[in-house]
Amino acid sequence: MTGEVRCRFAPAPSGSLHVGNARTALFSWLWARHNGGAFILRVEDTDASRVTEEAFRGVLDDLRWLGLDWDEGPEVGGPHGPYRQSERRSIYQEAADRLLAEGSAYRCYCTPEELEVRNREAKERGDPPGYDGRCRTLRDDERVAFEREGRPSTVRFAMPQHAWVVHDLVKGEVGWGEGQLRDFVLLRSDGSPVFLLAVAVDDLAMGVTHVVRGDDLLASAPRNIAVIEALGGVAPAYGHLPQVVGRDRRPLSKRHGSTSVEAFREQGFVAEALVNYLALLGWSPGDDRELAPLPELTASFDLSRVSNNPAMFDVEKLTWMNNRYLQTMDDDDLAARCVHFLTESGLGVDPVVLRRAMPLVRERMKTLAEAPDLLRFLFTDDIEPNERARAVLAKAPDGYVRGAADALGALPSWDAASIASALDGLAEGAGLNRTKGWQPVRAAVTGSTVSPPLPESLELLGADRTLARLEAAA
RNA sequence: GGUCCCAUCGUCUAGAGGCCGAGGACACCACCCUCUCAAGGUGGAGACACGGGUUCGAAUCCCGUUGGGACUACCA
Repeated sequence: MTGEVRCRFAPAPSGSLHVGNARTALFSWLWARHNGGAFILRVEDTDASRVTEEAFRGVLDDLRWLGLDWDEGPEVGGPHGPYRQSERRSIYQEAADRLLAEGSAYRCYCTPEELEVRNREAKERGDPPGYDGRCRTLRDDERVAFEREGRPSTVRFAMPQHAWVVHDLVKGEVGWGEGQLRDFVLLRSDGSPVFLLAVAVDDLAMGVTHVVRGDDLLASAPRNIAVIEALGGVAPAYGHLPQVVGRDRRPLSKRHGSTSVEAFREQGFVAEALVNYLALLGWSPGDDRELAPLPELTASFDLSRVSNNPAMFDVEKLTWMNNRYLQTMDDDDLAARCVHFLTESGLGVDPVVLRRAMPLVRERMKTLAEAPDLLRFLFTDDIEPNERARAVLAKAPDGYVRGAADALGALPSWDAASIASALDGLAEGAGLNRTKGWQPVRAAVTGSTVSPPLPESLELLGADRTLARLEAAA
């Protein structure tokens, strides 16, 4: 099959995406874009019970923030809509009816209790569990009897009982022996569609050519293919990604705490870094490149180079990468991104000062969330020296801070170079080196023993505010 | 239990029979730079899970073992 490549990402609307899902979205997007194809977003909300509008929005917001745009899907529309499965009920119903009529599916009258009992018995006998296919061969009179009884029924797919081979784009050939894939439910007894029906119908209807998803779904590939083929369609190609796992080597889940895209955003990670990091989780361009922005990733991405082993999410490396991206961002951009975190900390921001402060702090920030600590002294005059700063001040020679105020106050020009030499003169006069001589000033002015480079910081702060703080400390 | 997937430094990976006495990155350690903190530079330590084959030759191919994981739902 030639023609346009069409990839889809089909998340359940579970609120903010966890980074494993985000990586799936990214790889699917990269494959679509790499091939100049379309990226489709479809929301799998057939389990209506716990779907909220907020959870739905969370997914869209995350994708947008990451820079993964979609050509078809919620809010952008497209020729194969609607793109929320909850709005496609009639389509699934129709498909199920057709499969039923054509003998690819059948009504199953087994109750959950009966299934459970038979499953348990099979296990005890040492037989593999799973649906035993009982209703597949029901005689007409038995069927009629069940109907007359008013028994509820599900619609079950009659899985063709031959061996299956899936040519997976990342795993290679994966096979299942004859009879290993059991008949599965398509429509619940309340008439609602199950995932296995919905994906098959939608992937077919939406003209999906490549399905990129987690390898927890590998075993459902032959089932997806079978349904699509029963519907008279041609199944897409599948590429199953290894799992992203947490510190404990288990697939990422709520248990791992804050692993959502939103959580990382709130912790001051930038989308560029998260995307770059995620791209390298389970994939590499084959050379030693690590820092590669989205366009570069798109150009070199190749599903066949995706690794087969689960990848542990390493916040340390993400953090390093985040810092690298902060270092290369231009001042205006970086400043704009800091604003949220500064105001969040209750600091009133002067945009001009903020912008000018960027060169001083960019390589000192691993995340944007560190901006407030680094810049607090510029945006508030409420400086309360912390413990270490107080210790430094206490150890300073008598009158040292006063002397600093005098020396700086006498400066004809308030610029970093002049400030630096004044501070040097002061230190020298007291027989101190720079390290010892500058720290008391830093402590008095910033309230901390850690700050951006001192002369530049004081220049930015301005003479008046600097002197006032020195006076106060003296 | 059955079926399937997976197995290179602590972590992410390069490696598709000889170029590997295994390369890069994060983290770690040391040193350099240095006004604090970072950033940066240089160097160091650190891995082919195990056992059998195949081959002149295996991290790379095959089999087994062990260890992880997924699936085995009227979840997705």
